[in-house]
Amino acid sequence: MQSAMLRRVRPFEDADGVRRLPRTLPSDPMPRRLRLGQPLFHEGDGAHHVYQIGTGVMRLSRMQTDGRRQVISFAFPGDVVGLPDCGRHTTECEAITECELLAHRFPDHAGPDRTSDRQQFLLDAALQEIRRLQDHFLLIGRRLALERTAAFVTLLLDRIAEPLGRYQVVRLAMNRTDIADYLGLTPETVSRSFTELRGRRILALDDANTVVVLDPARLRNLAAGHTEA
Amino acid sequence: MQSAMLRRVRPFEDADGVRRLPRTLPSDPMPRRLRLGQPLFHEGDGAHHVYQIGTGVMRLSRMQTDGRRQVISFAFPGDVVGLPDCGRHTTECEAITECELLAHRFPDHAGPDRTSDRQQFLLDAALQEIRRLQDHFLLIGRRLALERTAAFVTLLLDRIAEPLGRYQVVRLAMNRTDIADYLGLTPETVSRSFTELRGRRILALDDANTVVVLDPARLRNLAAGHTEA
DNA sequence: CGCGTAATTGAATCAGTTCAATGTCAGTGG
DNA sequence: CCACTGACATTGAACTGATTCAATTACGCG
Repeated sequence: MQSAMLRRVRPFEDADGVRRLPRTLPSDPMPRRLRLGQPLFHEGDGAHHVYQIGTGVMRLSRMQTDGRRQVISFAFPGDVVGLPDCGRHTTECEAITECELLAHRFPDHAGPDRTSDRQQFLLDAALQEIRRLQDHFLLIGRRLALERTAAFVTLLLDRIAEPLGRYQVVRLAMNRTDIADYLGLTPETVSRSFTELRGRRILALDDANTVVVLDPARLRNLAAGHTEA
Repeated sequence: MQSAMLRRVRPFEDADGVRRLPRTLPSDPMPRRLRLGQPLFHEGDGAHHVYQIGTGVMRLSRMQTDGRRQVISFAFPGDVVGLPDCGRHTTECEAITECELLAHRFPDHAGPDRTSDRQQFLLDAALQEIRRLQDHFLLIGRRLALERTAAFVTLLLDRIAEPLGRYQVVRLAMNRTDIADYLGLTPETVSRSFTELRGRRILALDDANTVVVLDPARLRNLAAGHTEA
């Protein structure tokens, strides 16, 4: 089971070009399957496991008291979700596609929790998460909607793109509202941004959830904040 | 030296009310002093230490290719800064007041890096950082400028407020531009927000950097996104 | 085929930015 | 002691871009 899942986990590069190989968390993993829309945990839940994603996409979010929602991150194969703070989960976590996970007890009180490898793995996962969150700030800190959207597509391009003829294709597992809550925009504005990117022949939308990247260079340019002529 | 520094580190409560006592990183700490404006490390630097703040305030930020800056966080006494990703620092880090730090080698290749306590401390610091970053998202994800500013002051109120008569006072170590880059606003808008909060008698500005919180309840209300009558 | 959900498009409004001017304060030197 | 300077904060007015709300279109599913 575990090896079957991990076959689908591909190595990936981060923005800095550092190549990272997916590793497995040393200890007794329990496979787990989630259906579309199924929550894995809620904010404030006592945390007993961390999870590594084998296949599928998950959404981490926080609700505000006034009902607004902030999507903190989307998690893809290889990612670790469920890292707690003070023993509690700090976000909502829900499968937005079918998902296969490996659950690992955390903290692992039985025996020496605390094999060096296990701790090292968790620390690395946490440090990588910190970096991803920092990257996310650059997306939503005072940029034009078009730039944010371009940066979002670029992010997915680097993480989950699939080849299609001479182009790369990104399948959006999330809807416009999810993207909006991730980028700090409204769904309408996200939609307009996609329309604009399509109009500029930077990308094509096969259907609303299938993005064909026609011009990755101009996409990255926009994402970096360089307004084009 | 170490004990002298740590005397000034007060326990604090997070938003969830969990009380956390500052602990020290087990291993050979090196005291370090920074003057106002002095950088501790830059984005991309090879990371050889993590630092725990004894006194002072530091600013962590990332520069964009187009010159814009995002302030990722402000770090206060007790906080750990310098957690790397893949051996490199992921942000700029600069002292915005005089600072006293303890520097700890990281990773500590000599001997068992890797004492359980040491690893546990670092993991806890990373998990806490993740939570703080998540909190920060709620500040800048689609809120009115007034709400963001109120939330920012509330944050400082909970972390570094000092009593003054019947009120609590927050000394802003950062200038309006720093706050703006933290909140995803312009300095002008931050200034207008402070003016508005003053006009509503929610806070008073002794000078531009000294905030007297007159009405913490209404401040928190605003911060939570509840527009008042 | 028709229903329900999600996405797109349009028009008016509103909030934040931009740019420019003014104000404030600390430090410096006459 | 006071005028000058430079950095920072505040205020004002015009503008720009995102939101809001409403209407329309597209699509998956029974």
